[in-house]
Amino acid sequence: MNIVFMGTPEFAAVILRKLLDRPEANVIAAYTQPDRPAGRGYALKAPPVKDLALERGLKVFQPLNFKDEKDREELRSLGADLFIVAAYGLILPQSVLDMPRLGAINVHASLLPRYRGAAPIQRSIMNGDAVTGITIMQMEAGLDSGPILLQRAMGIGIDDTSATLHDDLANLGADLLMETLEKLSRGQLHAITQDHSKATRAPKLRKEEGLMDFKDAALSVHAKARGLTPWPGPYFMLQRDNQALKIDFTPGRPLNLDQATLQQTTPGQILGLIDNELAIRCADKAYAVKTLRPAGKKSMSAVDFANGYL
RNA sequence: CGCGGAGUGGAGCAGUUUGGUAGCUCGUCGGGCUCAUAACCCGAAGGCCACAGGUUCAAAUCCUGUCUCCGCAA
Repeated sequence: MNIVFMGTPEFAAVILRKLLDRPEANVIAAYTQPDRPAGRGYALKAPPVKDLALERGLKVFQPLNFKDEKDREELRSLGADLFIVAAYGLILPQSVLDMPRLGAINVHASLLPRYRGAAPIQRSIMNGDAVTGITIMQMEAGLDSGPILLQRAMGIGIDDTSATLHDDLANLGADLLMETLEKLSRGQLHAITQDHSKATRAPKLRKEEGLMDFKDAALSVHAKARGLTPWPGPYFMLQRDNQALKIDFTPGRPLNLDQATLQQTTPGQILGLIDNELAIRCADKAYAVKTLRPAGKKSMSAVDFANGYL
């Protein structure tokens, strides 16, 4: 079976890596997003899938999109039986989906029809969900709306961040994809149409979404902060000499407060150090943070932060 | 030359606009209080203000150059 793999970030690279270990899956090329300027100096940076593909001697294609007939023809000429797509970052037009004999299948990091879109991992954590999972689906023109081939759930730990859950889901996705390919070759797959009435969206995160509102319950604050880690990262604004200073922080933990403290403080208020952690008042309890990073500075302990900024 | 922020005792910061004795919080050391303490009180040590030039009677502060660190993309 000749396969063309399409994906871009680390999530996709994990899946490609496992796919390359399967002798019967003959990956003939990798499609990924063009190199983009990144980091200090804005040097061009290759996406993880490209690095891996080149390392394994795969052909790599990086078209901007498939609007140009030349790019479509290039893909068609590869003669793939199947496309495997994971976090590619492009909407594939019907004309592309129609190319391979066996169609295109997608690895998506949520229990579809919930969390369709670019940021299912982050948003499921931010919403405080206890369960998420992987869906393997047959692709169609709509956004993550195709019929489901296989699905498997996974629990979200109370201290999971998007970073930790991302890795777990990528591995699960890779395993489930292998299972899919086996069943596909034996003709054991049954596609099930999604219940579109239950669909929810998980759009790409915007930087401003990292701004935290401590007026919510501490557990909600914790969920949101974890989902935002490592990117774009949770932050709050500190008023200082008539200026608002952006303070990034890493997720901490909910902290119970005694009745007296609760009555003397208001949600959103910075309470100061409690047990070497910076306590911020939420709706019901406090949120205790160990590590902070003022804009333009290195990250520092709550104690250091309190010494210089409070 | 893509854009911006920052380098001040061991740590985190103020002071730089309007040059002229380097300050705050914490830590460290000594002493005191206490049954005791990471709590409280008193005292002390510790800085050629990133580096190199320049302006000036005088530079952390103004000018020029260099180095290092941190964001900005996903």
